[in-house]
Amino acid sequence: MDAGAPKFRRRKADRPAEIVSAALAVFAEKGFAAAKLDDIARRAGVSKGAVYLYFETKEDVFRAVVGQAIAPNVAIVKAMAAAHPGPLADLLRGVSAHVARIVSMTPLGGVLKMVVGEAGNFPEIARVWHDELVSQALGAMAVAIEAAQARGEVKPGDSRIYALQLIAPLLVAVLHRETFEPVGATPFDLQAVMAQHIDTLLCGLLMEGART
Amino acid sequence: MDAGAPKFRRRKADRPAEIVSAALAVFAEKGFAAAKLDDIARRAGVSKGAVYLYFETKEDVFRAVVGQAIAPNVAIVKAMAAAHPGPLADLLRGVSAHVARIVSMTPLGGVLKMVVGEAGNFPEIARVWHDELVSQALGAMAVAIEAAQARGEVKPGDSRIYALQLIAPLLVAVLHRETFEPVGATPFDLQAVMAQHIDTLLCGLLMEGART
Amino acid sequence: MDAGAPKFRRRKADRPAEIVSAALAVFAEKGFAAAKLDDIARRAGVSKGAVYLYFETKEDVFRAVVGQAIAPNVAIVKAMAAAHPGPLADLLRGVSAHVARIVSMTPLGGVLKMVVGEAGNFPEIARVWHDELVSQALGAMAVAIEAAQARGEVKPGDSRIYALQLIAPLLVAVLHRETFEPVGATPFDLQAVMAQHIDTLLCGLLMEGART
Amino acid sequence: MDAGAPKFRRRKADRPAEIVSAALAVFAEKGFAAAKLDDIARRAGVSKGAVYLYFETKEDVFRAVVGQAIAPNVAIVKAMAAAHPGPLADLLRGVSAHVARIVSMTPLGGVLKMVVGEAGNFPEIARVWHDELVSQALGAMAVAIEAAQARGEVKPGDSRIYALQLIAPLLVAVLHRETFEPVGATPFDLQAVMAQHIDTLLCGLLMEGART
DNA sequence: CATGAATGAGCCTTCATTCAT
DNA sequence: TATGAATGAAGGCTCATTCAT
Repeated sequence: MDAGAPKFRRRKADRPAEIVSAALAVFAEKGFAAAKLDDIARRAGVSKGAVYLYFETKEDVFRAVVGQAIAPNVAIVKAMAAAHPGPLADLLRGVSAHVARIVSMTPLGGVLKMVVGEAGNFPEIARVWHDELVSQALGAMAVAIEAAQARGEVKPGDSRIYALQLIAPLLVAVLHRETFEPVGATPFDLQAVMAQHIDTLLCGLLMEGART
Repeated sequence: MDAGAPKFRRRKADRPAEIVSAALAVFAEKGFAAAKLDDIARRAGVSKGAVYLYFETKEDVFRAVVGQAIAPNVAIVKAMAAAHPGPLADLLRGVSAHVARIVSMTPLGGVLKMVVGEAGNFPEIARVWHDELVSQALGAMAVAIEAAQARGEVKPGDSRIYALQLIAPLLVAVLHRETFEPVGATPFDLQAVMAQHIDTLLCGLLMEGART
Repeated sequence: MDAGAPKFRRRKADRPAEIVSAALAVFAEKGFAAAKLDDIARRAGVSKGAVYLYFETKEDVFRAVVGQAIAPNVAIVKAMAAAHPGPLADLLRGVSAHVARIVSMTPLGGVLKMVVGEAGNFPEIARVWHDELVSQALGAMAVAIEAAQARGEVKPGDSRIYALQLIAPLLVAVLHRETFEPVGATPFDLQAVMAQHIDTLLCGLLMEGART
Repeated sequence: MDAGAPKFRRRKADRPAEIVSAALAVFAEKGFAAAKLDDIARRAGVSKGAVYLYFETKEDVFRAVVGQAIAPNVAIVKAMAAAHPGPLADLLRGVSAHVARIVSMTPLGGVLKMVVGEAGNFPEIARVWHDELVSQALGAMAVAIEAAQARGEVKPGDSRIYALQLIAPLLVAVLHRETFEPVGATPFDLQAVMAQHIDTLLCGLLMEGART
């Protein structure tokens, strides 16, 4: 068996990933309740019954989709946390471009939309997403900011709010993309958004002479 | 029963508004598909059939909920647009506190969550929301910023992105509230967020001596 | 409302009973698993959805069917227990005819078939049926027999087995009716069976001179 | 793997019997509809697909199970029929113990339960079971009884009902075992039941002096 | 022969919508 | 107007059956 050409014949080991991938697309488009298992299955190229060989219920598929999207992001958070030392400006410039790129090329935006939309129906998913991602990321950024404040580098102020300010435009831009681009909204360039945003935050919005 | 007594019964003229209000709460909590008309009716204090005296379909109720939430916001946008003249700093400081207050005391956050979550299923709602609110607000702010740039008050840069930067923390904070506070997240004080954010944007994050 | 003519217009109060009655017929014919809710609903003259206005699940309907069949039988058992005094022969002659008549004119046979067939899948139903009917009936009969034995009226022997001997032909005859008459078996006359059975039990099968 | 060693593998010739045996257990426990082919296959130690190498459909397996249970019983009936001559008491005493022993040590009780429970869905099985077993057994006993009546040994009366009376306690006891023992019912000793029953039938229930 | 992944028809259950009162 | 019992289409899930290996 499996002589030498593992080419054609679908390999069952890939099925769950294929299904999760298809489910991500459908859930992101329709939300949990309006997504039909038929659609997910068809998009995954399998029959409806096949989904149940790998997942217990539709909710299970949903959880797998969200869960799968958490791991890579935790890596981002880790990277940010690890980059602590050095001037904050360098950290932000380096990290923001990286994060923007990842968000751009990843279905993460769709997952974010799902989590926001279904948080009320899946509290445990909201909790996991918060505890493992949102809270971690805000915390890591806040720590870095506090360190910079301690070094006299950054102005006084609530570090958690600073962290929120830092990440917010990226999140809004990606939600804007997911929500309004399909109905004709002018896209935002995530990289450009983050670049300009970091510059603005660091140096202020106003011209030198215009400071109040 | 209740023969003829002119008790303090609710006037029937309020019914549609009561239903929309109840529907807002249920839709915000569950999303469109998972919201049951029974729940909406019960919360509105009427029978299921009564809902159909005022609305054609469940989608109609949803549209009414979103539509109703647009009007007051358009007013905000108008206010911002009308405040054009004068230094940008004054405009932002004045408007941001106002907007933060409104968002704090209004179910608008829930509606935003709904719109994000159901955009895929109700493109025309996403379109209305975008065309009448998002686009208008971004446009008004961008115009104000461009004016300030023309006056040499604001640094060069993409005015639409500047507008995004301005509003993003508020939106993220409110989505954070809607999504993660029910599962234990530490709340953000919207007013504080906007106050600190405007300060940071105007003057920069860094201490005087720390500019790169 | 309900002015004076409660004639036409189906009264909702009767619905549950109508559904249980229809369900009894379908379950008795097909068993639990093979019975389709569509069939039950149609036979009850309602839509499939209407069943769910009165019962949570199909299992609930099943439980209601069995539960409803228990009550009247408990009455039989009570009657038997109350008839204790007097010669056993009188008791048996009186009760057996009564019981045979009830079993003849009641869907109890079908329910018995259901209970036997589904006991493995619904242990709690088997338990209720046993505890409230089988055990009670056997116990009541055994008590009466023991009393007769104490009076020197009945031969020594296991009173519970005597009780089983007494009732068994009726049960087998009714299961025979439910199981084999539809495929052409010659019916047993339940009354005749019980009459002859009691006579035989009391006086023996053999002719006077043939006793061994 | 498993190179060429002629281990003590089960011979394939036994497979069908093993499957039927496993199926008997599962069908007896769950009934036809609720029995899953997966369970049957697993209990038989083969794959689900293997079942289809030997049987066309699930119904086929069921038919095989019931069919297999008929043969040995027909033998019993034949034995009874062959034992005609001599005093009826001897016949009954001899046969009843034999039958009780067979029923005790055989899954026949489970099959009986299955036949009763599924008769409505498998009329042809009910018919076969009736024609080859029930009818034959009743007939053979009736013939023996009629012979005894002709010899002046047995009282007048419906011979078919006498036959029913003879066998009923055994059947009820075995159904009682299958149905209620799993939920805690006190067991009947089949041998004791038949012994006491035959004595009672032959000599009557009442003490010598108590005859009415 | 044997396997077990895959299929898809079928059924229970939900819920938006209707309508007799 | 208002009610809520009734409807029936839709969809999640199961499982007998098939078939490529």
